[in-house]
Amino acid sequence: MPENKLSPARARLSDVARAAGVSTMTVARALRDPAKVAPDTMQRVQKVLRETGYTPDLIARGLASKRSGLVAVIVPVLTNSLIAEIVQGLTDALADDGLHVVLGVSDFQAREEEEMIRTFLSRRVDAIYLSGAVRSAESRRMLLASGIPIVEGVNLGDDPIDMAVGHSNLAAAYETTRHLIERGYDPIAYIGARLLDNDRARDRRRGYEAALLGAGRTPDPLLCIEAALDLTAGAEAMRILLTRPARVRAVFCYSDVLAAGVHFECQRRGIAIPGEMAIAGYDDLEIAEQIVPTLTSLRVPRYEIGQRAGRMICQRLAGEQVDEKIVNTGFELVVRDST
Amino acid sequence: MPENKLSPARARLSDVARAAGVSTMTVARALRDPAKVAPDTMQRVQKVLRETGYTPDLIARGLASKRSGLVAVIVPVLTNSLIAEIVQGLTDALADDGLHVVLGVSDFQAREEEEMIRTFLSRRVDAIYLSGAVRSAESRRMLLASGIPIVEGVNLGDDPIDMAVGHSNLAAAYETTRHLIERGYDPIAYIGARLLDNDRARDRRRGYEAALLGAGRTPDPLLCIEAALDLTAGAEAMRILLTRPARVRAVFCYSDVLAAGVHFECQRRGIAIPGEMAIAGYDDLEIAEQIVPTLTSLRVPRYEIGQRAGRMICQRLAGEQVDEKIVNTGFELVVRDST
DNA sequence: TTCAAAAATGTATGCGCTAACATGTCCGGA
DNA sequence: TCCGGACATGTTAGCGCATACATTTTTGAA
Repeated sequence: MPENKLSPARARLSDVARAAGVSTMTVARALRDPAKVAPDTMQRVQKVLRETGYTPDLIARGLASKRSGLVAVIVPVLTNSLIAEIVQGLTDALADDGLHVVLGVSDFQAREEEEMIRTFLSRRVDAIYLSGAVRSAESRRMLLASGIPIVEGVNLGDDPIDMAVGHSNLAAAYETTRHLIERGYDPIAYIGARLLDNDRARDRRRGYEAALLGAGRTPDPLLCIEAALDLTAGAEAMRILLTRPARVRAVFCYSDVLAAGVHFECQRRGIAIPGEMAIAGYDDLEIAEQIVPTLTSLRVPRYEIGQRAGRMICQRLAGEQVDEKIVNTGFELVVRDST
Repeated sequence: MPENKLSPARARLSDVARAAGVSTMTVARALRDPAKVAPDTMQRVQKVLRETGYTPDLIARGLASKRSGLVAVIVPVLTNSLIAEIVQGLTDALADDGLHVVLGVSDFQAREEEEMIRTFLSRRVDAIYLSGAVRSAESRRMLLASGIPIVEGVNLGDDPIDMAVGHSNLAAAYETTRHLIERGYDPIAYIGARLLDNDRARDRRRGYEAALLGAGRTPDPLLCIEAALDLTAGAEAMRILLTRPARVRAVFCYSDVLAAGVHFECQRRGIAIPGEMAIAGYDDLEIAEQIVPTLTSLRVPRYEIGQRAGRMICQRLAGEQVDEKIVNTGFELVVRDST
């Protein structure tokens, strides 16, 4: 690219040092540890720094210091406000310590994730945050061998590779289903995510089934639908449920997005909510509070999860011991009009 | 961190070279340009490569080659499926060329954006994608001086710093408003984003006003509301509009999220859509098609925008000339039941 | 057989920075 | 007056790789 030839040469540490009449180390110190350099020297260096418009070369710094300042964040998808908000929390928390996020979107594929872990380790990231999918054995091995801080979100109960932050999907699904049972709905259907590569999907379904069994009911496999995680899939799942011999009275959905899909399908068919069909969601997205009637949902502190994970990473990188390696962020069932 | 001591020393190029009985250059070539190394040498090197589990150090490579392999992506927020999908398209397209995305979330703050640009340039990113906010003069200067490929999304009409991809927000807003006029709705209100730091907000409002003026109507400032970009804000804006002396018959919203907020507020108040209130949105999110009644919206090829931007970056980095520096991805008004 | 050209490989150097240590300077107490 | 030590700064030696060229080996045509 010819543009590069035209752009002015970037000032290096040594250029600044020469102009200020000091050694490179003094400039480096002025930059990173101002306390260790004499006030008048500091002034001189600062002046040259400003004049030359010096910007430190983080690549060179990384090579020399063995710290890239990069944290890998690997998520299954980005088009999910729950995940997006977690990533935002992470980005913000890490930015406080000058760490940058390199993003990987695995599309729920364990193989993709594995490949990303490999290249990110190649990039010498200082830490990794992973969410979502079940990891391949090779992924676990690489992560373990890397020796860097690893934070996993969001399901509790599995044994984490290093650190983890999240809540118990099992307990949350149990509580939500309990609520539907207590309201007297019967039968209660479940619309979940595909179990494949998704431990949360598995645990939520388990929670749902455990609650039914606890109430002396038998889970009906015909009333459990696996679906993609969008509105259309929710509507489609509802249509399927309506063909079942048993007349479904309530649906517990893996996410509010699915629940909204169900909701709209009911509206289209003139099915009254909750009169003829009760609906409960998960995630407590904004839509749960705004949709008419409002949607019962399970609230998790989304942004905080990301923020917390970010802080754990920062602590470990600062050499501090992290006392809580597994952070339970909890959840809260928010009962609204749809149940 | 004691963990680091325990983790096995990573193999370096020179380690592999010694074990294979060749020079480091031969190994480096075997890695990046297999055609230039003899078949039998290749075999030997490959074997050692596998045995040692060598992973190239991308930091060192970056320092030596002056190519970080990183592309900065700066967006105002992530919790917006339009943006999230663009980022996903970008990530995917860049991954094809082995480029990674470093993420910056500017929260619509020009100052934040400026700071991010500075640190990302420090990180020697190979290219930058920016979307959203109006840039500060200093930001423009830095980007221009950097000499690296810059792609801006999503509003056309402003002069881009380098390359741009998107559509004309002005034309799109004009067309949507025209549609409402043709259906005979009067008066037509507008709920937009805050103009501050947002050229798209400005252009959509202009398009709305231009359409009204074109039809011989006078835009009423009382019927233009600026709002945040969530459901709650949409509902709130609707409430404000209902207090106006003029009885609003239609609302054009900056985004489908706002439109959905308006929609729900109407539902709560028993206002018939479109009988008493027509609603048009923007972005054509999935909800537009699923909500009851369905929502008229403006479709933009979200994922393709990101993908296209990614490819432009790849081309430029490959040294190719990009013929279309400004790509118009177009838009399509999708008329549905809400109007 | 001979030699130029092509192919395969090696050598030297340094990217821009930092870690670890070495040096120099100035102070007050014995 | 001398010296130990706190403070300020400089020196040396890479980090792991790639660039540019030098060198060696192989190839094919005269």
